[in-house]
Amino acid sequence: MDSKPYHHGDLRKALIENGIEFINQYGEEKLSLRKVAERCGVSNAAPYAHFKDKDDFINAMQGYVMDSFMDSLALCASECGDDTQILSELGVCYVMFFYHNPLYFDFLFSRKNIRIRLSSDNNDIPPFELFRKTAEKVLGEIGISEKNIRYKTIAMWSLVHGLSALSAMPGIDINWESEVREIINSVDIS
Amino acid sequence: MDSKPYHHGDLRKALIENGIEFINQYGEEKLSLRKVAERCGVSNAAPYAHFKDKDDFINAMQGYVMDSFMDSLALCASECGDDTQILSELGVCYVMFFYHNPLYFDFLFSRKNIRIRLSSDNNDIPPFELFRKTAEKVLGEIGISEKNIRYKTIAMWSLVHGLSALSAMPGIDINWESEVREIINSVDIS
DNA sequence: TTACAATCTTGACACTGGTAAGATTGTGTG
DNA sequence: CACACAATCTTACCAGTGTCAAGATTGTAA
Repeated sequence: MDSKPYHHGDLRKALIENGIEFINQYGEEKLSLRKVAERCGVSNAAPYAHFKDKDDFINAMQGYVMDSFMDSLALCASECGDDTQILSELGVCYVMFFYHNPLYFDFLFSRKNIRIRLSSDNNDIPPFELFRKTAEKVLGEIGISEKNIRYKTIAMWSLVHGLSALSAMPGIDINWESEVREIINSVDIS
Repeated sequence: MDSKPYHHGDLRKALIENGIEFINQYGEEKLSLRKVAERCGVSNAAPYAHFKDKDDFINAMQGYVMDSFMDSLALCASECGDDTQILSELGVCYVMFFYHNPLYFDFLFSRKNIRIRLSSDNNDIPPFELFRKTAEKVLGEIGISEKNIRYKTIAMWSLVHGLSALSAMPGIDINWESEVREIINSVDIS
């Protein structure tokens, strides 16, 4: 009989993936290091060999989810050759990601977690960066003034971000699958 | 010497106000019933005479903050006689409330707290209701189709809500005092 | 082979939400 | 006024949590 080995193998990865799975089931506020450790068949203090503290662990999970979000946006951008539609398509992708993963919105953007992320290396939030650069490029091509580009860019991002917040809330009466694109397009961005 | 009386006087109110003050200083995740109780000069279990559990307490605080937010919006609406401007003025008021109280945004709209609120009596979130009704009225007057009113209303709310989320985040490079109105107006809503 | 670093366990500490039992006080009823 | 009762508050306790220290186990490089 092969009893459990003393060393796990890849505990760090297992902790992160189990933690994210847990958050998706019960939400971040129910998560504890001890429960995640138990899920991985490991003791209380084992995670502290891989993470400085709970914030460090959450930061790692957030990076994992953020990468997944960025992959989703990047795939959308690469699949949409038409520059005139890329902004609204990116917006739809942005919103639908959180419609399909409602618990991720708070997890990625709550003030508490954002503070953790910004304290690492770069000083910006990745999806904002991508969205802003794309918007500035597209709007620049149709000859809008620099100041208006700035305002419209922020407005466009606020729109999809706010819509994502809505989509992650219970009790909002919108048919997300069919109406998101029309809502985004109802705003005249150019 | 008047030693502390056994009964506090109005402990419920004191707990709510101290709790909100605490959240404004340190954020919701640092709040504990024990610390708030100590702030009020009262023992561990005293709050349980006024609130069923911690969720009930947070729900009460949230109602208090939500009322303050609604008062702010209502005042704005009453001071703005011009119907053509009321939407953008409401939007500016919406955003600036959270710019001036950054920790309130997560507190009012995080999925966890929203669930608490919806579980009480009515099934809608008050500021959304006010904003939507105003938007529908104003947009209806300028002869927009019913379907487009719906889309533009949702879009307009998403815009200011997303902008509020931005304003509550650190590291966003916007001059909120002077640029919010222009950002909102840069979107052609009519 | 052996020394060292990484990993993991056990055991402890302080803090948290929550409950039970009892002490203190306001309030209405006779 | 006296008495009973309900509301309020305290003390003591429990389980669960984040975190650390000490030591056990294992991979790895010299």
